[in-house]
Amino acid sequence: MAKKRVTIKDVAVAAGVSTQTVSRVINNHPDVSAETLDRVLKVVKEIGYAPNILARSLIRGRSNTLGIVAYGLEYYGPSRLLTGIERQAAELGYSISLNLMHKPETTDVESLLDNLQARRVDGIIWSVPEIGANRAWAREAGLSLAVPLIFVNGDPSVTAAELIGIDNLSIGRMATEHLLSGGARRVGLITGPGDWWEALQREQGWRQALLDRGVRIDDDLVVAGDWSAESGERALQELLRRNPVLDAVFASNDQMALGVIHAAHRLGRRVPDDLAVVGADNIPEAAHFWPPLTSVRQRLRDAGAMAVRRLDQVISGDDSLSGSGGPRVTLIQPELIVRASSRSAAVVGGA
Amino acid sequence: MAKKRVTIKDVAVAAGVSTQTVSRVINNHPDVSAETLDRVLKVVKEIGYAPNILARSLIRGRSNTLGIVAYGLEYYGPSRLLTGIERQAAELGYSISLNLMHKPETTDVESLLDNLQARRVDGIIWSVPEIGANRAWAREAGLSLAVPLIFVNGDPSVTAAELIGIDNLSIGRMATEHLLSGGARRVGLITGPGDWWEALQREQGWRQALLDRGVRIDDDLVVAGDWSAESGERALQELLRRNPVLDAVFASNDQMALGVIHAAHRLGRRVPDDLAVVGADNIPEAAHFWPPLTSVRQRLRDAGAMAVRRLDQVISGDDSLSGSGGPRVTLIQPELIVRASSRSAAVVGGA
DNA sequence: CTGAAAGCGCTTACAG
DNA sequence: CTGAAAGCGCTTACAG
Repeated sequence: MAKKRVTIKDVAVAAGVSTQTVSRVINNHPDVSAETLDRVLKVVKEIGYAPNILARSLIRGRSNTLGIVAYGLEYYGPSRLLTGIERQAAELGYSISLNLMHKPETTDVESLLDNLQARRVDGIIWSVPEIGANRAWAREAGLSLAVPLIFVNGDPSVTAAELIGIDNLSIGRMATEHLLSGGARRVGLITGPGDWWEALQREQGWRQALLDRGVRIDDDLVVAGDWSAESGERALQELLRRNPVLDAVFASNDQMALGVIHAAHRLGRRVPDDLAVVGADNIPEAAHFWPPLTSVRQRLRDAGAMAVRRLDQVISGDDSLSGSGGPRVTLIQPELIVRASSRSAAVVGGA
Repeated sequence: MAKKRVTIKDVAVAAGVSTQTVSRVINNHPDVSAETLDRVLKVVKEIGYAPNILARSLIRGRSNTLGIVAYGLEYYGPSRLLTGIERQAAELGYSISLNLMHKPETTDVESLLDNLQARRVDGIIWSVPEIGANRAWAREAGLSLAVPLIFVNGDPSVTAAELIGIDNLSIGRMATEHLLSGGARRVGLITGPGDWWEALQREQGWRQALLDRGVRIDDDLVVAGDWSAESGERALQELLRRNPVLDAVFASNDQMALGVIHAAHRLGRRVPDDLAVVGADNIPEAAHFWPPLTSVRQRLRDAGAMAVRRLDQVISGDDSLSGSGGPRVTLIQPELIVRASSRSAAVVGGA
């Protein structure tokens, strides 16, 4: 199987030209006579020559590869994000070097960054969720990378590099406002794990929505989950124990919302009549829960694609990552998708 | 930001040794004196040298990169698979070049394979689902790749390369046997799209289970879905129209099973008392559907990890892909997870 | 234990 | 329009 590799030299000899001319042909340089072109192309085809990209990259100082650092592909969000990244990257001629973190809280990322740079990626997209101080490395003494880097999601106020993300605060606010304007009086919150930036932002949105309406914020209304459906079940039980008159819940993701619905069934509470429920992420299954789940949609594929385009601009020198006034921040607005889990029975019916 | 790269030469000059000695140090070769080692290491640290992997790969003829071709990361199965692949690859010192297909039915994969080979990946894992003739390229005149390739899932009987997969026939059989032994008399089948190998195998399993029990196989019991929950809803309606006495359904994945449950609710059929339901894949949400869904679990992360280990063996020359008697095939057995959607009400309660 | 030389497979100026 | 020369940043034998 592993036959000896065909090189540019083999082509040159077979075609009776210099390697230089072969190089011109395979790189579509203009100054080649028609007959030479044909001859070289024919030989390339015949002996099955494919240029060694490694050698090319070495010389050009550019690998046309993007390093992607991610976490949690088994979740809906991260995989959508990655899909968007890959697709846009392929379109722009980049290949993707995928690096998954196993423990996203890790603050020690030096060897990973070294590795990425050793492989000479042209740019890095960091889409590991911001958890606790797991981006401290980027803030300490600034980023001293030889390679441009973009963060996807996370705290824009203290970021050391450009950031593209979803407006997570809006997610919490839109969900809560919707519940309040539907007549809910006591809206419980099930947050994600306390040190996740996205969880904190969604909670902040919940608070703002209550504040705007002049509703008193009661910490008894907040229970932390861990994003899983199971934690959603437990959280609802806890919320009901503390607040027997609870009439609505915003769960910070759809899995936890599913757990809430499940627990509500078991406890004999009707959704939405006794308890209105809203989730976040708008996973495809959400429309088919019983009842169908109201959720907030994030345009994650778009976010991924945008990150790649920006990185490409910087790599190509069309733009610099740090303009005046600190790193650039782009936030994408989410969108509320209303379904039966938050509508009174009279209105139920549509998708 | 993009400062001039530090090279091995810079280190050599600063440390007062030859580049050769520096090379020995960074590659952990034994024959270096303790003091030289220290001095070089110190310089490396000081000037922040990181070897250019591209140059190393060029010489060694090995990139330590695996090309992964996949499809459908937004689905549970493919993302689990990829997670398993990445993790095992990282452990073995490989980096991952991720290539996503947008249209999995595509039969023209030549440019993709050329590209992978041009980038000098050491091996390829092909985990695009087998659909129709989308692997014909591998069978025509055998595989003429300069790089070892392993398929994940697909038809093992005609494969042109080693294959590691889940026994999809067993999935269909286990699900159906379970329904029959629970007392079901008419077990409907909702298949995946007709040209997907996995869908065909699961259907085959359903047929075998019925045959084994001596139950007549009626084509009115089969409706095709497209893996989505929505198609599951439609399929159940169609099944009930054709078979008013239907008392069980095997849906070929959990999303479609979710649609079935949803439709059953709307039609006033109780699950499992009027209609027992089994899905496949065992997505995390399955345990929290209402009622919790019986499903068949596939060890996809394990399958991914196995594929990487095998590829590594071949790359390292520990083994060859084609032994005597054609390509090697490894099938992993699935596992039935019983929950309330297929148990009579009296037994409901557990997991 | 260490270094001078050659070369991996290409591309980039530089001549002509 | 084409080729001889140099070099990208390393590692691999080969001497000593």
